[in-house]
Amino acid sequence: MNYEEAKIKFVSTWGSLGSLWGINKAMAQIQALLFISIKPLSMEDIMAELQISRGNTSMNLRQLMDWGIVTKELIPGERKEYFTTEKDVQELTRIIAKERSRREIQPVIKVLNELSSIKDDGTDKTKELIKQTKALHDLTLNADTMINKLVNQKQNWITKSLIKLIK
Amino acid sequence: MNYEEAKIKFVSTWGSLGSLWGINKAMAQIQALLFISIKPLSMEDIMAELQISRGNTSMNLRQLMDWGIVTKELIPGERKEYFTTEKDVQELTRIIAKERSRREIQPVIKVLNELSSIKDDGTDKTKELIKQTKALHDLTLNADTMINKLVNQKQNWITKSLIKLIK
DNA sequence: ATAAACTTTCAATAATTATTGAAAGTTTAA
DNA sequence: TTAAACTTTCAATAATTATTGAAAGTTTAT
Repeated sequence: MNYEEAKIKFVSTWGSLGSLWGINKAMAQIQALLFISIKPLSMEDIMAELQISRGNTSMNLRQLMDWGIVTKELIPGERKEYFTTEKDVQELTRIIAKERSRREIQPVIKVLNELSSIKDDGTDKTKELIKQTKALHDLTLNADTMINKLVNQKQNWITKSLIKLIK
Repeated sequence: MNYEEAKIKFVSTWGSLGSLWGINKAMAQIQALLFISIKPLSMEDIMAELQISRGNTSMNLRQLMDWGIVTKELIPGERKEYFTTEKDVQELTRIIAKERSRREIQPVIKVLNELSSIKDDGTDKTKELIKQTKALHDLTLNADTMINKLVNQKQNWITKSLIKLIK
């Protein structure tokens, strides 16, 4: 397999994977492209490589910046904006985990909290709803705590401990 | 908040959450409904509660059974089929983690392996692609190992150790 | 102040994904 | 074996989500 083939495969795989876990295809492909690029890319570069429109590129770059995965790079003397992505997979994992906690886990915790105000009327079905809501609440809180600890631990000692623990 | 309100909120929240991580809305809602039900439900029950068609209900129940989250329950004397879901959140987590590893992580590992056959032509861009592919490969393997260890450990000592470790 | 170089926005459209409902299929009881 | 009770399948349709492209917006150089 030569470079071009491998690049296309890498980018498209990352793209379809991304859409699987809630990031759209173009967004994931842009990130993939930047991830294996040895220099910052301009909007033109990205449009040309991925064969997508200017609007699409602009919007998805913005989203990637919102996630904190991609940053603008200003090259002196150049008018165009250039973009790079976080290159360290560990750091990338941390950023993604943090954002997903914020965007997905937090809202669930919020709703589960709201549900705790259900009035216990003594019926079995209400008891079951309360019980299961509570079980889910505990689980979600634990998961979130784990993610946050991981995320706030730059040195990543947890991962190391984990791997040792697990092997 | 009374029982009906809470039930609706629980089911619809679970539904939208589900769609966020790659399970469709109806599928997630059916699971949610079963999760808080004190007795097995028939297709009719589910259709009525969620206001969805017979076809939709049938297909999504099948998917839930494929995932191993929902099981058929035959009630003696009854012609209809009844359904229940795994009620223990820990066990539910294990099943979901396992399936997601199989469906999502394994295919990525496969592609990353294929990419390892790229020919190193000595250029910087090829070196970068190789390096980043390898980094991702290692990360993915580690993540998958963690998930599998978790999953094969019914007693769930890992979670307990983790929580201790993390606190 | 003007124009060139560039980016963003957003209504229209395309692509994808979910849902319906009725016909076909299956199982059970008599 | 027949018919009633039930489930599955799948082509048609609806709903959602992504993408385009051109107009509007912004920045920089002169």
